[in-house]
Amino acid sequence: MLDKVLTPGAFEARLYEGWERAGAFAADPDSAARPFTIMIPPPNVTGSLHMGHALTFTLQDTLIRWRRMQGRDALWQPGTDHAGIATQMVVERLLASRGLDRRQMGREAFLEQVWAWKAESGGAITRQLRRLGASLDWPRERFTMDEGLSAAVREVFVTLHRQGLIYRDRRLVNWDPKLQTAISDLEVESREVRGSLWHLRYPIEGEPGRYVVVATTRPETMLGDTAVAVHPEDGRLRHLIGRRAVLPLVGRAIPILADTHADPEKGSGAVKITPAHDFNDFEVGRRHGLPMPSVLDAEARIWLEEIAPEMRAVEGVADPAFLRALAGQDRFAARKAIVARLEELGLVEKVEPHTHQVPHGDRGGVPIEPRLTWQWYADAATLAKPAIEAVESGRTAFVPKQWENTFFAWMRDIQPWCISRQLWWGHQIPAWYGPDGHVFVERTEAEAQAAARAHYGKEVPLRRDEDVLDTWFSSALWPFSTLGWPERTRELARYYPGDVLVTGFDIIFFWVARMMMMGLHFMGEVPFRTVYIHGLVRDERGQKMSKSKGNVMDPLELIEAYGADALRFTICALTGPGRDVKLSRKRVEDHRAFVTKIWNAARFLEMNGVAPDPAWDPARARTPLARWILDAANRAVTEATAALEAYRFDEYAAACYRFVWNTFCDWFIEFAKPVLAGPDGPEKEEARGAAQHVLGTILRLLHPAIPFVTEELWDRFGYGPAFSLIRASWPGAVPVAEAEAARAELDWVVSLVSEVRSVRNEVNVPPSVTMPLLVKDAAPESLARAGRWIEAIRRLGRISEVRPLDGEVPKGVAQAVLGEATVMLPLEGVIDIPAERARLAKERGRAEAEARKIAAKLDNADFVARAPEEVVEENRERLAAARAEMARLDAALARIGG
RNA sequence: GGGCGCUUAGCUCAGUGGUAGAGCGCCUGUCUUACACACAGGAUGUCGGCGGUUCGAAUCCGUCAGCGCCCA
Repeated sequence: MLDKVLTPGAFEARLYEGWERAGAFAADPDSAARPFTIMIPPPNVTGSLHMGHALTFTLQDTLIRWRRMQGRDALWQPGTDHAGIATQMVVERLLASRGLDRRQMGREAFLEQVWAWKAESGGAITRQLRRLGASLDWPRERFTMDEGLSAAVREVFVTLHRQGLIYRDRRLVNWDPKLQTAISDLEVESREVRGSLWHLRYPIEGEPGRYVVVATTRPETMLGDTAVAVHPEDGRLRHLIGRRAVLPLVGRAIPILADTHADPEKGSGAVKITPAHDFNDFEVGRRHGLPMPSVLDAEARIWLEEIAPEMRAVEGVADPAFLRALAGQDRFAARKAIVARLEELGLVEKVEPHTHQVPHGDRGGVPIEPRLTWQWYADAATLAKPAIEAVESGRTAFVPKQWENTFFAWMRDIQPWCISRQLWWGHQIPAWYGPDGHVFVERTEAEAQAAARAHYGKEVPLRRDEDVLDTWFSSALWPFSTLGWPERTRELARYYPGDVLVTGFDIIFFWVARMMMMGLHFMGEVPFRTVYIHGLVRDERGQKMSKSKGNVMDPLELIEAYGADALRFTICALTGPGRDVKLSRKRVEDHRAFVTKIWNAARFLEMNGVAPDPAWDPARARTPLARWILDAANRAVTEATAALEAYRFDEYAAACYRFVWNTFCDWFIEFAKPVLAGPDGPEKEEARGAAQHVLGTILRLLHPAIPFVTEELWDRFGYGPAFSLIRASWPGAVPVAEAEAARAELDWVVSLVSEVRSVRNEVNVPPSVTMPLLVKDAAPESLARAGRWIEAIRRLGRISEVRPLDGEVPKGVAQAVLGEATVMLPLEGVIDIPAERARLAKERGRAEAEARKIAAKLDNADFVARAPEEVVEENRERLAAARAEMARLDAALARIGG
């Protein structure tokens, strides 16, 4: 017997282990079945399961379980990425707590520590994914730092380098002074910062007392200014072009030049140009061939080496001693000191409060510093072209389609991708430098040595590039590197390209775009056919969840409290197209009720001897009840399947919900109760047969969304061996004889019961009171139906008997119109006649309004002439029905003296 | 500033040319032996404003307003 109370915790772990042990999640490269592949967006190895993971992995698992049940050879490829910066930070913090520092211990020892950490703590998220029910093919789990994936990285790097698509360059990068590494444009986020706009006076050379005023939000970078720019058409300042300004504090003379970068509308119209510390200024510097001295070091402290030769004392303007005292100071301390000094010198014209966007590193959280360094770049613009074309031609399609615009916008304006990072944890760049700095890019050190020997004509010592690659570089290879590339494995041949990639829109640039580029370049084919983009998880007020806001929800805690199925079903039900998912505890609680409902319905059927019977043939069902529920199940199956095909998880959930709750539980089980409680016989057998058949359909239909409780019921009922639902076949429509007639019959009974209940409630008849139901003007078929369903009508309508009314209408009846008939509840002495009259009048008003609306439509000659014939006909029928109802309600009113 | 999206019942959202819907919440009643995480019934909408197209607009077009996100 099923327990009275559903306790998901009692079976979730057991079922998952059973599936996993049985190999139920495994893809089978030897299978004749068509593959269906989803590559997991590899979660960060340092991560633990958060609500965003719960969302994306629930959707992926729903898809993979559904396709697996459809008989596809499903591969859901698991794994994690090595998260260069994040992991290095975690381990460094850990070491710091033990008083250790990576620089002291050296690279090799540090990497040993990272691997040790990974072995111990790196698997947290994969364990948590199991709690969610994610049916990943675990034996195929990969890690981006695995030897095979690392070989793929080296292969790609070397190949792209030979093709000229990877190169070294010295340009401005986004430098994170806290983490002391370059980061890509995408790892920078703008944050609004309230700061100041300082208007500084730069003396004009040779004209004491005259200044050009420049406005800046970053006065500390002025030490590296190499020009002042004014707009060539700025009438106020044009006369200064060609003159020179004396750079305050430094004393160097810098040119005042014409460049359209200066905006006459902004500030004073003149801008200082600091090419080594600002992206726009860098471009100006390039255009005008300006020197580009850096004045900040890797930690963003004042650094004078590159400007030292040009520092000179200028009375009242510049003082090398002050600068030397500044050396080594942090950029923010230096800003204060510099502003204070300039104020002393009278070189600050004014200071305005100023709110502006400041780029911050998304990991380190500090303002990034544009810094002039040598880095490795990938020629993203060239790699992007085939990717753009693939989406344009539809070889890869985004769902919802509007995200293609986002993809195009970014890809068409893509910048060189800085792929080197000044970290230790990651794929070390396979580049070696000779004594003269000549670079050899090879797969191995031995090959580099050989190349160097060929180049120099002798053995020379080589120094390997210390930097590692951006984590996303290896992630970009994920769809094929996990399948064994560069080896030509059978997995690669079979599972590439994947079918669908599921991810959030925030990952389109980081990952989707880069997988497209690399996949097309190295495999000659897109990595996936469909990109399904879902929204973000937010709290009930629509706020992004974040630790600082304190509004995070822990999926594991929710699973603990409500079961994984409840959480998963909630997520499916709330995932509409292109919408964020607003989640709250209450929502999960609400959807848990549905899971419980299934449990309870199954429990009832079990109590009534319903058991699986594979021999039971729905095509041979004879009773209207069986035919009707089978037919309704067919429609639910069709709707649910169509919804999944369209990635409409909300519609899939709703179709299942409606069928299970509002049809199967509310009506079928209720109708079946008298039969099941009655004598044994063919009718009872068929009720049981239909019940077991449809319950089996329900379990299969819902398994992708709520795998645990469905599998538990499947196993407990014995629909198959233990743990077999996961591999059971997806339901299809079954043949049902005379479904139309069954539907008409049951719909009529449902209407009758509903009308009776409605009337009873409205005139406040307590449920404990039963009474006969009188039927007036009923067609013979209606009376026959009432006879056939008398038990259900008695039970559900609290009716003692159904009797045709022939003769006088008794006094004090409550009435309702049902098709051609009028049904009456004799309530003399109980009923409040004026209230009943009001009720009938209201019904009549409703029918009249309806009739008037339709009549107006039909009176419109244009409508009748231009609307499709079936629409016109439908409206005529509706009008007739509404008028007939009015007439019957009028008669009912007349009967009670209205 | 550029782009995208959203605005439908108290709340969260479906609905893309032909009868305005669901869940939750609310109100009334009920331990009707599967289920109170339940059952039965009920109330609730100028579909953001304005204009246009159309026989017909929540739906298509334009415009305005508000909100959100992305990019600069």
